[in-house]
Amino acid sequence: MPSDRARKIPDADTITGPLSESDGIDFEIIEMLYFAYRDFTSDPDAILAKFGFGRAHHRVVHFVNRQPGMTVADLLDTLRITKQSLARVLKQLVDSGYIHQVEGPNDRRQRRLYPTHKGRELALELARPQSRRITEALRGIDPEGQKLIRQFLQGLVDRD
Amino acid sequence: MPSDRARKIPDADTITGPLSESDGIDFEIIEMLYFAYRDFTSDPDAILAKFGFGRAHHRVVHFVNRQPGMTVADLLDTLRITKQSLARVLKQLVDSGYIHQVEGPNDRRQRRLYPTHKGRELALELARPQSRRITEALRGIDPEGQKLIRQFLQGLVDRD
DNA sequence: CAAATTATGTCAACAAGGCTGACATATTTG
DNA sequence: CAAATATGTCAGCCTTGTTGACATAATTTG
Repeated sequence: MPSDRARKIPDADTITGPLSESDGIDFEIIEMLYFAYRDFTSDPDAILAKFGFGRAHHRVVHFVNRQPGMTVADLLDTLRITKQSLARVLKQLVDSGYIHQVEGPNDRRQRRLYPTHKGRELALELARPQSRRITEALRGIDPEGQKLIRQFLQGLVDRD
Repeated sequence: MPSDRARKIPDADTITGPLSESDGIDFEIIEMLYFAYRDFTSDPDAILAKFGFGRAHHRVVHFVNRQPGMTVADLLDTLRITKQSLARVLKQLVDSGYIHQVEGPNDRRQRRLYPTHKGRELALELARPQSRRITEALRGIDPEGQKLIRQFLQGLVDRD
């Protein structure tokens, strides 16, 4: 049975006016970032599902491909997740042959991470639809404008 | 004990070259979107934690404030999550007095959702740091450039 | 009006992927 | 040698997503 919490009529504490730009906040961009990111990740999500992987695997595969030889510590810094969260997905990727681990050349405690061919291909397959989407979104925007977009995105990132 | 899966030396299936723009894919923007979104959500996440809420609550509070009187079905369409996922967080928000439910004026099956004063203030508190971050990132970008940025973000969204 | 549809709620169960804290091992460093 | 470092691992918890089934009240339709 439907909840009995619904009032017949708004009471004094019920606000009916929409929150809008007039409150001095750029809700439009806030929402666009939400929708953009939601859809931007939807294509890879669909591909990953076929492999039995999730978004967390995507991130690992992506960064290992971008910087082969990175250590586990590097990856933890980049992703800002805990060792335990990383270990779970990393182990699956290693076990299923997407990522190789190699002893550090100078420091044998390290596990340098490298993609295998399979891992490289997966990274590319995941990046392709995202790249297509970006190309579409940049259509008709000249290099100057693209520079501004990069500047804006970079500006959203915390600077350490 | 460290995994015994690490090889001493890269084998034939170990790829050592980085995946880069030369592969015809704009990895730079792909990564910037990831980092931007990660940090963009970090401020509200910290605030929500103080209330015992999570990112899912944020979304509900946000959209109900943006469009007071929306129905549960509207919200499901907007968030693209299941009824069950929504029900959990919505119930918590109603129970703790951030959102009111009002019977639909024409259709009494509906539960129209409205923020309370508390709910409005929470939405504003969460939006403020995000707005600040956007303003920072837009610093020095003229209205023309800002239009391009909106156009780009909109272009990333699926069109139905 | 009876039947079908709609809007919503709810229950049980499951999975991914975050988290914490503690502890183990091998290796390097001071 | 002792301390610090890089990594792995165990147990357990939380949030937030999922599915599928079913219940109720209200509205719409034939």
